[in-house]
Amino acid sequence: MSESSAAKRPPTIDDVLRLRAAEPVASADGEAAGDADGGAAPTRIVEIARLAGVSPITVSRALRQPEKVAEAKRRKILEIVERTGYATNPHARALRSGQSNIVAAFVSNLQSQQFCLAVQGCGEVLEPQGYQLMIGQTSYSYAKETTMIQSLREMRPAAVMFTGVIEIEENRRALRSLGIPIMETWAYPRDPIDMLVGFSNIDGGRLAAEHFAGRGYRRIAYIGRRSGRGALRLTGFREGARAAGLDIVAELSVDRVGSMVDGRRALAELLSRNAAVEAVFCANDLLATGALLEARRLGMRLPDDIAILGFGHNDVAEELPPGLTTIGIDSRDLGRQAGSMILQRMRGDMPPEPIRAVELTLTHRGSS
Amino acid sequence: MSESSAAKRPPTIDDVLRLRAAEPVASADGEAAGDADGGAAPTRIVEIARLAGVSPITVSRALRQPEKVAEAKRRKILEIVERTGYATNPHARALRSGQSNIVAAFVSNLQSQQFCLAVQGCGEVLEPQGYQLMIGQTSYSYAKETTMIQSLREMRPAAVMFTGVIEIEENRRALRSLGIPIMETWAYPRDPIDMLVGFSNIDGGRLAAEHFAGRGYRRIAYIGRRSGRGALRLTGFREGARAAGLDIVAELSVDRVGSMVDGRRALAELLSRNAAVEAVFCANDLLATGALLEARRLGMRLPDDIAILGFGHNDVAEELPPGLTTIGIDSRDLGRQAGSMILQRMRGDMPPEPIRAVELTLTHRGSS
DNA sequence: TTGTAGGCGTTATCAC
DNA sequence: GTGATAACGCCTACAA
Repeated sequence: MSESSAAKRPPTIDDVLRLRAAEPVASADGEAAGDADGGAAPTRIVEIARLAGVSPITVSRALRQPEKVAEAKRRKILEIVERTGYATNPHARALRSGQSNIVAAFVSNLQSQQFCLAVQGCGEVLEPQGYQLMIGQTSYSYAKETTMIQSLREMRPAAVMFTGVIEIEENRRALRSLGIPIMETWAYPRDPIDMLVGFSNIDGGRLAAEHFAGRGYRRIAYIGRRSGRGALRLTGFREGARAAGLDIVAELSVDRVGSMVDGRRALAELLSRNAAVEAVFCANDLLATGALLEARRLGMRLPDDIAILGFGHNDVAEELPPGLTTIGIDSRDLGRQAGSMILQRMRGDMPPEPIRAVELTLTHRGSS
Repeated sequence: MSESSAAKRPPTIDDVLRLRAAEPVASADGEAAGDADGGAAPTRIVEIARLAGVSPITVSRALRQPEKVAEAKRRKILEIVERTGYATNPHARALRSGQSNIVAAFVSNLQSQQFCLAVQGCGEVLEPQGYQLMIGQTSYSYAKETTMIQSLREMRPAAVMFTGVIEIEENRRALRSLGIPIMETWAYPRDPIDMLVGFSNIDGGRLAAEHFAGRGYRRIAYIGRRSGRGALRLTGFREGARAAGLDIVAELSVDRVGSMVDGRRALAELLSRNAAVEAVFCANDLLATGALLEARRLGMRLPDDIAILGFGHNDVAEELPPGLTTIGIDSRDLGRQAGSMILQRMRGDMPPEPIRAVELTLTHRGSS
């Protein structure tokens, strides 16, 4: 039910005046920076060279390899660059040197808090070094993934990072043939294309089962996808359950895991099939949150009537009473690690280990 | 073996390691690596020209201005391009033509669902036309914003889009001096730098007050910031209240609006100051969600004991019982509109109107 | 430590 | 409709 109201009129003079009163334009200082000398910023390195009385190549070196230029000259050149606001043309640079300063980052889903955090962490490491992140979305679609990987050939980035791993052999080959550092994350396969910072989804599932065992639940269940990461978490969950002698009374496969509604429905269906379930492991926090809300709507008390455990460290999970217990990683840290490995690789250093694991932790709250 | 002909330099240690890391998978497959036609994709337009028996410029035209090339030749050229997987070098192209295919998009906060949706919408329009979105985050910080805007001088994108408006005069000047299309969004100031797709936050506030009036609430309150967009929403809220004869019994200013906890605390404080409040307008959905949870934690029934109204169309708001009433826009559509206006501008057309308004709607749910 | 020469791949310009 | 020529701005290679 959406009653839309009258807000579509063009702005009136009144709006304008009110706005001016309500939101005065902020200004930094009285000082104007940038084009301090009043002219447009120089666009070519020769202009700087002329001003400094040196050759263009010396300016280039002062900017890229300052240690190779004599102290005095370097200082003078950098001062002029600073004062005039000169900025290197990245296209000319990339064309001549074959080195782009763009790093492509692909997330499966831009709406995912954790993926965005990882990308942010990666950017935090790369941007201060002069690299720019170009972000794309694969939408969990193999077709889209393939398209984007093909567009990489055109884009010619310095490196590529994914929040996820590339499974299709053709795409793996295409990426490898780019001859640039490739970073995969968020899982722990034995054979990354190039580099990997990940965690074991199987371990995550096992951790879930162990947690249930430790809290004394016996009749446990799983809600999630049976493909991709969900399948791995389920595998680990089964292993952990078997090892601890727990009984998985239901494995509910859902097609969509993109909203809480999916979790609501799934829990309702699970309970209709098997009312005696004591604890449910949901393959992601969105599902878990939906399940939690559904349980409360049904008047169940958590964790006594039913325990719910999620996966992903989503921060909404913290807020919903009684708080969702969830397994996950520090995504921003994962991104930072990925960024620094990419950086090392781009600089030609050898990263100590092309595969790195990040730690899975369980955050215990009221839902279990 | 090494068909990375892109790099004409001798292989570095790095290359060797990369190849070594890559090998196991390729050999596991048993199949020879390489492209479908057995060779590496051509990297220069002359190679295509040679294959087609034409000059490079004709290939260039076939790709950029197909209508200027004779039917038969064009077909042949495009077929070869397709078959070989040739991809234009964007750096050479940008260098010579002065036209980049990169559009920079800055969001105030990558964690914001709505901002991400807008950027996605924008990308949906631009990407099919061969443009690439480069996403940056300003983190609601003027300093960061200034830094990023300066880096634009270096990046030389074809256009820039912001989820927000630029207030600092110095930054406005810097952007204007780039001489490229600039898109601001999410507000409705009197003088955008270049183009704008936005909505009136003042109208949003007014709509909130009108909604409360229509539902019969008399003693109403506001929770939010007193700066930026919050200030505008408050202004409208006051106007609407005055016009409807409602009594704003409290205006609670909060510093941080980044998490539900802020909303929880704010509502608790509000109630401790004035227990007779009937309805609260929260300046964003995160605050509103926190307030809603706090009200329920205190055992209050919504909307009878207290009504809560948010702003932003955040989809978590839909799920929490009894459902949060919220005012907002269609962010993806805003992004699409912004994208198509940017596109027109980049193509040299003048968009019919440089300022466009999107409609605010109120989605009515159980919380009011 | 600094400079000279030349080319990266494309497209603007002009000529045919 | 097509092609020859040159230039976009920078940096690699080599020379001094």
